[in-house]
Amino acid sequence: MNISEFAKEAGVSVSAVSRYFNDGYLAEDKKEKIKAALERTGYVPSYSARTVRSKVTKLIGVILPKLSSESISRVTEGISEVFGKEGFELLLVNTANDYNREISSLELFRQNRVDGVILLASVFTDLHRSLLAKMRVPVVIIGQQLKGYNCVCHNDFGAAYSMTKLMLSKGVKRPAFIGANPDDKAAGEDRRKGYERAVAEAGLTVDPKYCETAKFSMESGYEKAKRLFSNRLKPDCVFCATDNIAAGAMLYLRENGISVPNDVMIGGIGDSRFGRVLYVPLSTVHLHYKTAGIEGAKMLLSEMKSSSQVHRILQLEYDIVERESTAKEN
Amino acid sequence: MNISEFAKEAGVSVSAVSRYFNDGYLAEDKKEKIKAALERTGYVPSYSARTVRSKVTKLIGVILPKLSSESISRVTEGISEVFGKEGFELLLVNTANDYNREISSLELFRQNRVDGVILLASVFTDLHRSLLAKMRVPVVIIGQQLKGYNCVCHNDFGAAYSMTKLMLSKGVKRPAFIGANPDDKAAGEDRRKGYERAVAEAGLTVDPKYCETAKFSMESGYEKAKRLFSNRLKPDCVFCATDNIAAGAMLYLRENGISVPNDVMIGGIGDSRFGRVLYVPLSTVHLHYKTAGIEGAKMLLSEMKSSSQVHRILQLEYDIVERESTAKEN
DNA sequence: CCACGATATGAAATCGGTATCACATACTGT
DNA sequence: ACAGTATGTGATACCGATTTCATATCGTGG
Repeated sequence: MNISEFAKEAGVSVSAVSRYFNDGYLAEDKKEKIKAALERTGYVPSYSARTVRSKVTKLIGVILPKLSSESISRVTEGISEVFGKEGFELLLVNTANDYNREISSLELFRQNRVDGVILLASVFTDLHRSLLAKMRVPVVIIGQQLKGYNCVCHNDFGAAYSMTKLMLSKGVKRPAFIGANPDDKAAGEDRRKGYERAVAEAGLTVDPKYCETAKFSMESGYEKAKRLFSNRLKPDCVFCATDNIAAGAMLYLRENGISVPNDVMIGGIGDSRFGRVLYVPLSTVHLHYKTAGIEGAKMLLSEMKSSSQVHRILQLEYDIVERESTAKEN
Repeated sequence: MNISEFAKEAGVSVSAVSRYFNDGYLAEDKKEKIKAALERTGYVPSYSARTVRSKVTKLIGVILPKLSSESISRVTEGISEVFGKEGFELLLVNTANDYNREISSLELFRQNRVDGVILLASVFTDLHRSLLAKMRVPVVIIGQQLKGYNCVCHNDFGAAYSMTKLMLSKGVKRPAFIGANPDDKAAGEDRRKGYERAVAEAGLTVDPKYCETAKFSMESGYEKAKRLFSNRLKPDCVFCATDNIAAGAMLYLRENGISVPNDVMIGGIGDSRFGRVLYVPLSTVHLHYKTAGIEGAKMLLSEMKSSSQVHRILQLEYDIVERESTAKEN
């Protein structure tokens, strides 16, 4: 059933039906007639037909590198909260860390399918930049910084710096680092730089032998810890770029009878929920993931309304969460 | 730019352009012309316009009670994997455990916005049933069973029964239970029944004083454990309906110097990633969440193609994962 | 040489809505 | 009483694609 059949059934004009669902510039008796016919027939207007004319999709495209990650799903929850209230739905694309899918999703979102895009990218290539430039709807980037776009990001450098400094302040002599993909500016590069700065300020040298690069998983953290501890390096502190990596590292230490924090301190970033209940409760840095989602969504919303050309970068700060994994007294 | 402007620019007819993007019943030279013009202009066809005529949205509606939950995001990952390959995108609705939003999402998906629906419901009301009956596209339910619909679910009863039995086989005398919302047939009712059956079979009685009902969170598990252990009940085993609840319970025991598994055994369900790295590694039951997502997606896909009237229920089995939290010898 | 199916083509109808427009009516304040 | 505004109305053009249909061209077997 389409609008004109329904209008006939309800005994009103097509325009009246359209107005009923939109501005509501309509007499009471017609509203009643339509409401009654609605119950009788179960008619629902077609969304795509509306979109063709009105250009409004009430859809927000969200591009995620992964679904089953605590940090990402917390961001998404924030986004969903804001847009849910505003009557928008989320069109989610999971790129599974595949750049090609990230690109093809951007292509997809150019087909007038969404009113705005939120991108949680891991790495930016030139192809990203050129596609983003072609975008016809507002875009907000969360978790990374990109010039010329609205961004919400974390102080990754500061978080890593502070956590490392905390551990160094307890008399650590041979710090080690398990980082993430260095092409990832935020979680890879910035966190590494924060670590390096703190180490340098403590008068120690950053030895590449004490640095490993892991994937974003517990398993990978386990493997990299094994490498760090399988030779004569004997680190007395491991700073991990994420809590997942830290959990994996801790598992390795536990299995090998290395005591945390007495023999080795461990610190992470992310404040995952499981950190509190780990074998040794994990010292970590709380990043405001959900807030990032909320603020990013609000940014997008305001850009969709005003389409201003001003692009701003919102950097969220962090909170150190100290638990037992760094609790050794100096 | 629309299709006719673009057709003029490319020097071909409107039909030719449409055919280029669809059946491809087109001469080579025209394909070349169009390809060239495409690069020149950056034209992309409007998806909603296409949908009005062709009725195909290439969208799957997915209704979730929560986003930041490990089990749910694993299901979603499975769904996303299958539909990604088939060129579908996911329209995600997060109901945040609010029945009203579950209902309104179903309403939303009636507006010809999706080609199929996957529902991860927690509780079914009559309103659910009547709305589902009005649905004009195929629906698959994951995690629950509902007569007359395609479902993929877990053997919740069996999982709870086996885990409880495992603990009871080690000489437990005063078992306790922290369950989930009893209105939730799968995670609430069935898991409780599994627990009760195992207890009864062991010749013990199920005492309501030893049973608590928690929310799906660590914090709630902590609180309920506190209640169980703050009086003279002295349970020597706690079976928790989810790993999150178990983690919270374990935290309480740890803070109060109660040894796991020597004083109290703990078991959970879900095989969360953090279970391995908990204070005491958690014995749990692996449920095939991702597989559920994959199989549910395949079911929906085949129903979308054939629209058969046969509805089937696929129950996935489980694997016991025994770790230290139940490692006490008899 | 002609009939015939396969391939190819563009004009126009169509999908199901919304936006515009010209016009009707009711309520103000002066 | 009357101008001016706010409210209410239905016919119709329009959005941007797909699909239908009538027709054209080609190779090929009889």
